[in-house]
Formats: sequence, C-alpha cells, structure tokens
Amino acid sequence: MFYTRKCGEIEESDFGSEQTLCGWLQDTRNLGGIAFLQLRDITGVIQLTLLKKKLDADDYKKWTNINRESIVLVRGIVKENKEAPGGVEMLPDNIELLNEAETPLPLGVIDKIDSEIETRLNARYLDLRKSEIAANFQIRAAVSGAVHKHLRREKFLEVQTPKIIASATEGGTSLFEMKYFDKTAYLAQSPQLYKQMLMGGGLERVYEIGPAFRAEEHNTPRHLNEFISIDIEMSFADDDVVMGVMERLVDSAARAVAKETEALETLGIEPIELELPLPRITYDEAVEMSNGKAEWGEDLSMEATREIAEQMNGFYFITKWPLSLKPFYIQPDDDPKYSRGFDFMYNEVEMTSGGQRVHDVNMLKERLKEQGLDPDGFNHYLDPFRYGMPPHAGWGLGLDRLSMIFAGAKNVRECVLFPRDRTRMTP
RNA sequence: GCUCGCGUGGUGUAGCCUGGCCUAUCAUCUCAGCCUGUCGAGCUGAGGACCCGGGUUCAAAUCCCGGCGCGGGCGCCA
Repeated sequence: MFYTRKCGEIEESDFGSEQTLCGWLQDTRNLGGIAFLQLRDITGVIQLTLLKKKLDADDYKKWTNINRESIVLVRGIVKENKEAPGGVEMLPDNIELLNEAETPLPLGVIDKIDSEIETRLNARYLDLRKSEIAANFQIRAAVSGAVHKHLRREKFLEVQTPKIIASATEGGTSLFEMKYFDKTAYLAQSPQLYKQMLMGGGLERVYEIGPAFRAEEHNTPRHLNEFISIDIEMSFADDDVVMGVMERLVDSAARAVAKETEALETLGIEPIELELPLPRITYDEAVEMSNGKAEWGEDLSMEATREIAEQMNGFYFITKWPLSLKPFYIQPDDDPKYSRGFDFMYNEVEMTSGGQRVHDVNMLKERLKEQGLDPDGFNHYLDPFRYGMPPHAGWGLGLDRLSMIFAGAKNVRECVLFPRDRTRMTP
C-alpha cells in the first residue's frame, strides 16, 4: 500500500506521528511565508501546511507550484490544529509528485462555477471527484445492494438471461438491430419472456438485475437507451402478491439508503421513509383524480400523472388497468375490460410496470391475435406454456430511476456513470 | 415521431429583441508578482472566446437561409 492513513481517517491517537498520505492535490493557497495545500482522497480532504522558513527554498517553491488535481504522495507529522479545516493538518517533510495533472482542466473540480451536465459527462472522471457527484453512486450502490439482499431473503433465485435475441418479441418499443454473424439480431428490451420460461422451468421465484435496451429517440431527464432493470417473476402468485414484494423491496432499499448518512448529508437531502402498505389506487380512480386531464381507455399523460401525484405524494400503485392498454402477456381481470396489470409510481415518474401474466396457452394465442400479432411467430415463447405453466406474476423496476429518487436527483444521468442517450455513446 | 429552444475564452455567463459606442461583460480559470493562518483567502498585472458555410448591409456576436452540435417539453416507456 502506498499510504499509511486515508486523508479523512486521521485519529486522535495519530497526532504527533509520521504518516504517509496519497491523493489529489486540489488546491494551493500560497500566502508567501506559509502555504496551505489541500490533499483529497475518497475519504475526505486534509490540509498540508508548509512553512517557508522550515523548508528548503527549492522544495517550497516546487511544492507550492504543483498543478491542481495532480497525484501526490506526502510524508510528514500529522497534528491537531484548531485553525486548520477539520482540526487536523499535516506538516510534510516530503511531497512526491506521482503524476502531474495537465492544465487547464476540462472542468474545475473545486471551482465555484458549476459545469453543464454535457461537459461533466464528457469528463466524467473529473466530475466524479466531486463528493456531491460521487454521493449519487454511493446511494445507488446502497439501493442495488439492498435489492439483492432483500430478494434473496424472499427466496428469489438470481438469474441472467440473454441480451442478444433473435426477434422483436414484445412489440411496442423499437429494438436496436445488430449483426449476428450473417444474421440479424436485436438487443433485448426486457427479460420478460425469459423470466416466464423460467416459471415453466419450475424455478418459481427468479430475479435479474441487468441491462435493457430501447431504441426510442426520447430526450427527457428520465429516459436512457440503456438502463438497468430489476426484474422478478414469481409462480403461484397474482398481481397483489408481487405488489407486496415490490413495496417490501422498496422499503428495504429506503432503509439501506437511510444508513448512508454521509452521502445524504453531502447531497443535502433527508432520507425517504415509507409506510407500508403503500397506497393503491385503481386506474378508474386515477382517471377520476386527474381532474379531466385523462380519458378512460387512454394511457395516463404526464399532465394527468402530475395531477394525481399532487394528491398521492410519494410512492403508490395504480392497479386494474384497462386490458387494451397492456401487453398481450398480461392476465385479464374477472371483468375482461380490465387487466391484472399495475404500475408503480413515484409522484409523476413511472418506476415499474408489472402484473399477473397469462399462463393458459390458448388465452395467450387469443391475446396475441387481439393485439395484431401472429402466434406462429411466437412458438419458442409459447412452447413452455404447453407442458405445465403455473400461474405467475412479476414486474420490472428501473434501478436508475429508483436511485434517482433516493438520491434526490432531477436527471437520471446523475445516477448513471456513463449514460447512453439519444446522442451519447461515449465515454 | 411531434414541438419549442440554445450554441460567446478551459468552465459558467452578459451582450442578440431594437445591427455601428464590441478594441465583446462579469465570475471562475491559467500565468507572473506581493503577502506567516488561509478556510469562497486577498491584492497587482497579464492571458484566453462570438459553432461552420452562405446571404442581406456602408457595417453582423446581433438579421435571414442552410449545415453541424446540444438541450427542454410531449408522445412512448423503466
């Protein structure tokens, strides 16, 4: 290891001892006879205090002229000092320049001027050095970790399904087309049909956290063309049961985020607390609540959802959607005008769509035809339904969006390291 | 897919409507210098920009057309 202590982890018992630190030299304030440098690593910032008369003149000059954001290794005595930021400083005997940063920087890490997200994403490696940016990813990791832990606790088996698929299965959104040797293949928009095959495979409870791709040319703060989807599928369960899994999962995630006190403080936000069960409104009620902004039988527009969000405030479910608005694999309700499909919302943002699935092969063929699809093209998908398919339900939840909510971010890109949107393929 | 808008130093902006006083504002930044307790350090000096092409005009950062790049809203969705 290059260092003996991290910048933000100097203990009282270290005072008076010699330590070695490494990190990024973020700032130099040369007052003439005394200079203050700020050394940063992932744990925090420590002040290095240089006294001109106690140092070799060349060293003083050299060390106070290092370009900011250069990598240095510093050795010296650490001590308590009430005048220093954080109450701790180091008096370096030696500063070794491990790797000098070029100047000017593509964006200022500690500048008072904020850069635009475009500039920031182009230089993400610099952007991430800001604690308030990195904090988003701490939150995201807490969410992702809690999701794995929770679903395993509820006996879900983690699976991975292919992302290269042969045909445009679900319909609806457009897929990215790609070359697969001398054939055409597509990038999967969702693991939906594979999850269902696994129900036919008798695994009963599965989950997958993986990428999904959608070739839609949208340009909004909450859409990406590559996103991470948390998907579950559960046998012998209906829509109501998987909504229960959903709310317990989100509650677990919320509790995990609440423990990230440092990240939350950096972001200046309060943790979100949930009270289970989360509210459930039917589609009919939602239309009612939209104050005339929605028409029955139509998808809820952004305008309508905003209206509803004002009355719901936070997480909630919209259940019993009209069957005509849901994909072919969603089970009709007792009244076939409705379905057992639901959406999970956070205010006006759709987080999840899910529902009970059709498990009867004949009904599935009917539903395909109703939606103008040819059942013959779906044989690989339909086969598992012929030899013992249990009733099952499931959903897909956007990890990026969930992280965005918990991090209090206004743009999903804030919570995705290297987002892929309409125009961006790099870095 | 529809629609609205934007493009000025490394970064973030003012100026554009109402063309000339723009040798282009301010901040940050970079460089040089002064300063022994900075903590948004201060002070002095210097450096650096009108997306590209065409047009209108005596005159274009400013008006018009085209291109390129980008953003927002809607649709669709996670």
